[in-house]
Amino acid sequence: MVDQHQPGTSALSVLRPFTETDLQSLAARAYARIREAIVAGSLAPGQRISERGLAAALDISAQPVREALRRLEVEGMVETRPRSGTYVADLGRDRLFEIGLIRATLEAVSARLAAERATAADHAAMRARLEAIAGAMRSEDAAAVTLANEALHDAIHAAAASRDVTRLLEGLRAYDHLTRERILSTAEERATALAEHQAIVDAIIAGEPQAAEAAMKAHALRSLSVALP
Amino acid sequence: MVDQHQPGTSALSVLRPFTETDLQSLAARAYARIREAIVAGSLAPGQRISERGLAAALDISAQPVREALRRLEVEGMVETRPRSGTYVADLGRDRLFEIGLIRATLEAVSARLAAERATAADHAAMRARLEAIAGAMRSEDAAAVTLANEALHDAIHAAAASRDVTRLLEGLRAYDHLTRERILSTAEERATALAEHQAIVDAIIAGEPQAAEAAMKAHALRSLSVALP
DNA sequence: CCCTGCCATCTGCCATGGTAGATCAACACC
DNA sequence: GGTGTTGATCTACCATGGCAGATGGCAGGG
Repeated sequence: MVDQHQPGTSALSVLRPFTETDLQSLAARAYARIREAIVAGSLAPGQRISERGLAAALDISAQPVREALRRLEVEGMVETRPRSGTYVADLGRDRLFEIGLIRATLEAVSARLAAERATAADHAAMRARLEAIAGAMRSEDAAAVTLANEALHDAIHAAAASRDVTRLLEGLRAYDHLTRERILSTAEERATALAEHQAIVDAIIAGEPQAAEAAMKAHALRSLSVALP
Repeated sequence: MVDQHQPGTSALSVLRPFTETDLQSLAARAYARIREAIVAGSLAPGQRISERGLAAALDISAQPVREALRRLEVEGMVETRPRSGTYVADLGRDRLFEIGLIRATLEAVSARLAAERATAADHAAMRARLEAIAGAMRSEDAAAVTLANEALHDAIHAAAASRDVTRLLEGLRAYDHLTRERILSTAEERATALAEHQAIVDAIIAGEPQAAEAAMKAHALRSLSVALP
């Protein structure tokens, strides 16, 4: 059964769908804004931030701000001392390195599960992402390569089909932008990463969980050592 | 400079400090209560729960309940469909197995960091926990062995001194009680676990991160396969 | 100088009330 | 019989107001 309401095939496709942020809750949007500010450094580590102050700055009530801060607290980006104040957490090199370690092992689990569960469609998707990376490399566009790499990782997560692994990695994603900047900056590094990605995908498609896990872990750890020398 | 207000040395030590739950926020207590109910099965998977309903049952306002549900949501124990309802997440065998996989890798990271950072005091603490396990085993008390095992793991986490690893493991801790029941039920299993724990601690004290990580991972995975056959 | 109790101020925390969206049943219509 | 409509009801969501605890400065007594 083909979905008759597929966008792009109907005459109603002139109507753009609502953008993501339009129908998100205020709390979710506040979370995103505050997180961006922390990652960008606008809110410095150790700085004291208050619910009411953020609420006034965002021109909303204090309650959704409070929810956003609670979520940021669970993800380790802010700390709250009861009845006292909320402070943005430290994001020093050691902390980022630890998070990188965690991320590496979670990515490895993702690759392992993908090798166990990937369908033919998943295989095709991953191969397409690899092609996209190679194409982006030929165009010498470092940013495009980074985007393509993230797309490949997303495809692997989709193949792993594990809500929990995806959820935890999503919680660590905020920290990525702090480390992924200097990575893939050289052509040599990009070539190495492509080879590693190739090996990972090969292991997944071959259905070898152990190999996929090991390959992904080695890749993530090596990337980490490049990003945070 | 010695702190003159150290409890136990002053005449005021007759006053017991407040218990933990007395000064916890309503949201934190609501979180604990709801989580318990879910783990115990009182709130069945798929069941629809509402903020106001829970608030009425706990005899508090809806707002702290809402915060508790948000936290449970990021931990994957409930799911919220916007403007519609909140539902208890599924906790089937596959889900628990995946979480066990994640837990194993995080514990392995913890052991790795412990091997890199443990101080002499940490070594002493871990040795003491091992002794406690052996003592509990001689008394043939399975519950005591389980408690002692958890104490050892806590000591390893303390030696790892990683706020993020500890934080993530804490988020997974709610699921442990669903799997740790049938584990360690036989004497043979307890003996195997003790030997594995011994190997882990040895590697940590020897300062061998790779070995510690591998030993912990093998231990956690084998325990998982026993708990969820 | 050091310490202690006091007080103004700020902060997180919670209760209350109200609103828009989702859901579903009943119903009218073709 | 399927289709669209309506309306009642439930839900998550948010704004407002107020409160207890934490904080830091200050005055007064050692």
